[in-house]
Amino acid sequence: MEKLQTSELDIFRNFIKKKGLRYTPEREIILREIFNIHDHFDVDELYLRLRNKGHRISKASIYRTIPLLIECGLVQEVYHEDGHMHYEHIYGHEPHAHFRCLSCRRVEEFRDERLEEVSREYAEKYGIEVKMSRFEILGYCANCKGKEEG
Amino acid sequence: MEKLQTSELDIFRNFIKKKGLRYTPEREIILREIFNIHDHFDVDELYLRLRNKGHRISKASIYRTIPLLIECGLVQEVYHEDGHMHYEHIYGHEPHAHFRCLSCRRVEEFRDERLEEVSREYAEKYGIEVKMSRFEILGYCANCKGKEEG
DNA sequence: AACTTATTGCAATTTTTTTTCAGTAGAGTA
DNA sequence: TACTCTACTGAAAAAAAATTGCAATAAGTT
Repeated sequence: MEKLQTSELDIFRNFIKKKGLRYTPEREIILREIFNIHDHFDVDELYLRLRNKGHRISKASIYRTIPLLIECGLVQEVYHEDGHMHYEHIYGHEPHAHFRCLSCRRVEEFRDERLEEVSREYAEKYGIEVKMSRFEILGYCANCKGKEEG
Repeated sequence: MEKLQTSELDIFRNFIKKKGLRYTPEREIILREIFNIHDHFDVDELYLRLRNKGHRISKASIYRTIPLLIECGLVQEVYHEDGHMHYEHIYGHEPHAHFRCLSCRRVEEFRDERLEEVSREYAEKYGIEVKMSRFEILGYCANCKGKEEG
């Protein structure tokens, strides 16, 4: 018996259907592109990437699609910086936390099971249904540490 | 020998001096008001509260002051919601995490030492200087859980 | 008191996100 | 396949959030 593979496209399509919405080419293209970006992204970057590939998808559509992708758990907000939100796709990735250097702005990911423990236990204790959790460390990386932040 | 008490005002004044900036009435009023708010706040709310107390401090000044308060560790960004940032004062408070209900928008604080452990260990391992860390759980509270998010 | 220069409020600007609207096109039904 | 209903789209306008320019003011030092 073969293992059925559920792709992010399937998940999104099912979600869209279940909500009585329409699975459009634009939405699929946006999703595909997001899963091509193996890094954090913002709306502008996504828009430009689509544009460079010849897609004429408006920013409005991007702004309208992202909340759907977040709702079905394929994408999450990572941090707010420079006045706008940064995202990442998460399907197929282990949960992870972020360290962000306030000086060079580098972002590192790391994993620690205790974080999931904390949220699992909190959820159990208070009867919460966890949609997602996020842990972020802000500071100065080894390189920038001495240099008085800049 | 008496224990010297350092207030948030002292901290801010020292920080301002050390940076060669000026300790102005506006900055002090903003700081005092922030420490009167025992909850999360956003720029607009702070502005309105000051206004209601007869202070004519501009939003520009608030926007210019908050980064200073963050830099000296008196204030932190808590979460970004409804298109803008929400803050809280932190001096004199134990570090804590947040749970945010995606339906009723209630925010609860909780404490878990493992979170500090995680960031302390990460910092040690990679030679990072931690400025702050933040843990947030998003989901549906016990009340909202059944009701299909709204 | 004089001086230097950071800070202020206001208004204008910039940036990000949301909304409006008219035309288009999914997707179900006849 | 044609028909119908209504969600979706891009473009532009609007709204909201945050930043900046500027002239007047005032902090803090000499």
